[in-house]
Amino acid sequence: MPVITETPEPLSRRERERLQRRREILDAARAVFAEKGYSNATLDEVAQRAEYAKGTIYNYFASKDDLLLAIFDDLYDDLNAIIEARFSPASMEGRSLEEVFHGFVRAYMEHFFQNRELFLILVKEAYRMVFSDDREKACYFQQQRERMVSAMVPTLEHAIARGEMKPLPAVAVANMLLGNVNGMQMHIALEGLEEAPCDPVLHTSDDAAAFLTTMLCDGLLDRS
Amino acid sequence: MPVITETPEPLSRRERERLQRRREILDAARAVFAEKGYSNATLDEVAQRAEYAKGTIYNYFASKDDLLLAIFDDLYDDLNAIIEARFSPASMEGRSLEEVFHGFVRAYMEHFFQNRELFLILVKEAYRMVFSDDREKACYFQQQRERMVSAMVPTLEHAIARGEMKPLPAVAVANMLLGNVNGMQMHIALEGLEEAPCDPVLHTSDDAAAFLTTMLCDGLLDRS
DNA sequence: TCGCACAATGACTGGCCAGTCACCGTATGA
DNA sequence: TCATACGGTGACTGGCCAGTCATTGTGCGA
Repeated sequence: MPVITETPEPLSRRERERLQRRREILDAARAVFAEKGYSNATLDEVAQRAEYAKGTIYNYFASKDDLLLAIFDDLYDDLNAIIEARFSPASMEGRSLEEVFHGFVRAYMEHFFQNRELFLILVKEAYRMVFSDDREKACYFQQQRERMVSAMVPTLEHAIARGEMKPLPAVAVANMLLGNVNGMQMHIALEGLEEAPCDPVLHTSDDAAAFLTTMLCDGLLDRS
Repeated sequence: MPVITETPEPLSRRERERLQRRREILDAARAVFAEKGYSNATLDEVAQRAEYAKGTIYNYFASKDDLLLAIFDDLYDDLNAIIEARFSPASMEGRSLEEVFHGFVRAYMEHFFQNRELFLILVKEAYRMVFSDDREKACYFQQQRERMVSAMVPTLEHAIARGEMKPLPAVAVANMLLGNVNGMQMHIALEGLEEAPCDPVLHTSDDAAAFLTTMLCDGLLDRS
């Protein structure tokens, strides 16, 4: 159930070419941002890599931040695909909540390992924009998170109804789950700045998934 | 057990006055930063509020970022005091791990509610600096976190030894605990940007502590 | 009384780069 | 063949403010 469906009428050559050029700029920007970081990257360099001039970028994106948000759109689409694949009613059939969590964390972490630089830029710039004075940009991230949470909530509520999960507020649980995965990513990303005490639990998507799943499902206390 | 003990020799009048002036600037900076946000605040304004001129600030702090880090020093001292009060061997006597968690989360959230603006600046600027090219500033936050984690780990390991906690890696658990409290703060801080779906579980330090404690100690699954 | 060290001052500079816009080239279609 | 629109171009500008430094003031000890 994608939020916006492709318009069915075929696009004119003009429109196709326009989208193509937009995509070229987007790809160049992603590469440059990932390489230098967002704030260190200049639009001149993005333009150069895309083989256009700086002014051209402004025919396709309203501002540097806008360009960044367009990149984030793609990233968030991927993440939502992961969530929807794991939490849709269909894929819940015959799977325990534990299995769903495990699969989700694994896939999410996998994606993180494959797009590290971009994830780190996402985190850094998200915090910048969320606390900026620009209400609209701040809301963008709120809405993206809302979208993820909404995709998880029905499944969690269903698990509660079946008696599989404790009757906790599903929205809070979804947020916590996302928060824990993100927290883990940060933890991994930041290792190596110091002498790296390096707890080896977390260095593959499998390990991360196992740790989080155990912890979230059964808790820390030893009730045996 | 504070990390640095006060030097025992009494300070000369000069030194006392110097510290006093430094403190005045620090307080003015905290007020201005909290009010306008760090990046919107100018040193001219800080100086004005402290009733000095801009140049004077540079007699006490090497840069704007340095000034901010000095403010964070105080904040982190508070947080460490909270952690040490709850996780010290002495205060563990006769308390279950559950009680320790609960007390910790409650106190930590309390402090957050009383210093919201500063916490938000901390989060935003920490992410900025951690991902900046300045290795030294990045490490500052690593070390502060390391300090907090280190204060918690012995208690967690003790709980494992007593069979109260599952034998999970203590460092990862400590990080997770901190991550969850921070995640909750973010969640609270960001409500109200949109129409606010507003799950009411999290709006007092008591609720937050209860939710997190249940969840972390016993997990999500209903094994009854 | 002098001189030195310490401290305050605030006008000024330097560097940065996002965003602009007047101009040019090219394709389309009348 | 000309007219129009669409798109590309890149030199330029405007605004910003952290950080500097030459100058002035002050208090203390000799």
